[in-house]
Amino acid sequence: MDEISATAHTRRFKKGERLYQPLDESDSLYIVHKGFVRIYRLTENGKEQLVRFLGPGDFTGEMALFRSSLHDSFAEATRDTAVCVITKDDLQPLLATYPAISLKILAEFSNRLEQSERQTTLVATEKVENRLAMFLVELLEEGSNIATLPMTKKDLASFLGTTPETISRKLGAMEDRGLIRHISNREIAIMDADELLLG
Amino acid sequence: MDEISATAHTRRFKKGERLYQPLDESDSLYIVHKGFVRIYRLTENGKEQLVRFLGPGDFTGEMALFRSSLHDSFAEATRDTAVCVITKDDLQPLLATYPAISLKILAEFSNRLEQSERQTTLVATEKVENRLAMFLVELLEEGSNIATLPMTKKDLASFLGTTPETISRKLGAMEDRGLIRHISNREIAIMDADELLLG
DNA sequence: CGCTAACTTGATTAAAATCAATGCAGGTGG
DNA sequence: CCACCTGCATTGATTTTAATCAAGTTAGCG
Repeated sequence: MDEISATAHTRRFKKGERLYQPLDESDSLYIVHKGFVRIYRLTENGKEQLVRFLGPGDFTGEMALFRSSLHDSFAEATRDTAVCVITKDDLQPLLATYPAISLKILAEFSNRLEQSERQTTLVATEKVENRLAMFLVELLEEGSNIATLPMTKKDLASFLGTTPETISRKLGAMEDRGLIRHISNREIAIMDADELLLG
Repeated sequence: MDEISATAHTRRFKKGERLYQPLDESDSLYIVHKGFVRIYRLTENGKEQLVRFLGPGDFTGEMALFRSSLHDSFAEATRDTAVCVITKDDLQPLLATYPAISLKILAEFSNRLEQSERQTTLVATEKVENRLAMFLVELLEEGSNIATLPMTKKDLASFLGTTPETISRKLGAMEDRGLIRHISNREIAIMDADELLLG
């Protein structure tokens, strides 16, 4: 594992800076160390869709490692962020030498894939209010009833496949029903998680 | 590679039979040899969502291999189908011995993940008519303008995150505009792919 | 040939997008 | 430190889109 640290190096990005963007060659794995990164695409008609949101420990760029290609999404730091970068050429030999690393990455892929398929299912079958409710409840930390949004509501809307207006209204409706309460822009108290999930 | 064949064995499923279902222990990789398999989930309110559709060469069950768990979806043969089955216990040693296999699987995962994220983006940002149009055009084989549906329209609706009624109507509208033509239940001639994709 | 599931068509309702305007907050530079 | 500016957020009115409900109709399979 020391060999990994040896071949990786740390890069820092200021808020708003991009790790990569479409058409950049994709040849490195990025592991977020500190800060947050949003991964998004533009659809043909110019709409932006948030695909993933990375916090410390999450990684991106892994597609690159197994089939040389170009990026088709943007990766943007949402605040000052530090990431570990490992290039494909440095990593491949390690994978061949230490199968355990491959297994680790496979497990992570497996998680991501499951996550992604779940997300598709949600967007395809649940109405906005339910998706939003689930998202909020998943944000809760053990023993707290305050959900802290990791991103702007605009991005949240994009992530959930809806619009900021609709998010605003749905949150309003939930608050009217006493299910949640706004603490601040990014903080929402969940008063009744069970009822929230039932719709 | 001979070792793989040695540890795998073939199982046959009749149309409608299940390879696995939720709560079954997930400990095998299934590679479709002949036939088709649909993978779907039930949402809380009993609605069914088609997650993937496998043809010859596709595989499922891989989640199982890296983190022991239970299935959370149904895998059902849509016609008489033959699959190769390899258990986790048989595969893991092979992975450790031959890193090339891991790399192969990683590459496949990578494809699937990309596919899945693209699917999420589509469902989240495009309206039904566009999703449907894209799906049809992707079905086209080189040099032909006939799209052959690999599944029922009911399943197609589920896959695209809509209802059979809406599929029916959208196809009707496309036909009225002269963009497509129904050949048979499962075959659709694409008269003007470009126009179709523009909406 | 008949049965069941898939498909289609129509009428209605519900959900959410869009358009439009304004309010608000956080960061910047004077 | 304050005022401004920009992008985010809210609110309302309207329109669009697709789901739902309700009957039929067709097609494939036993």
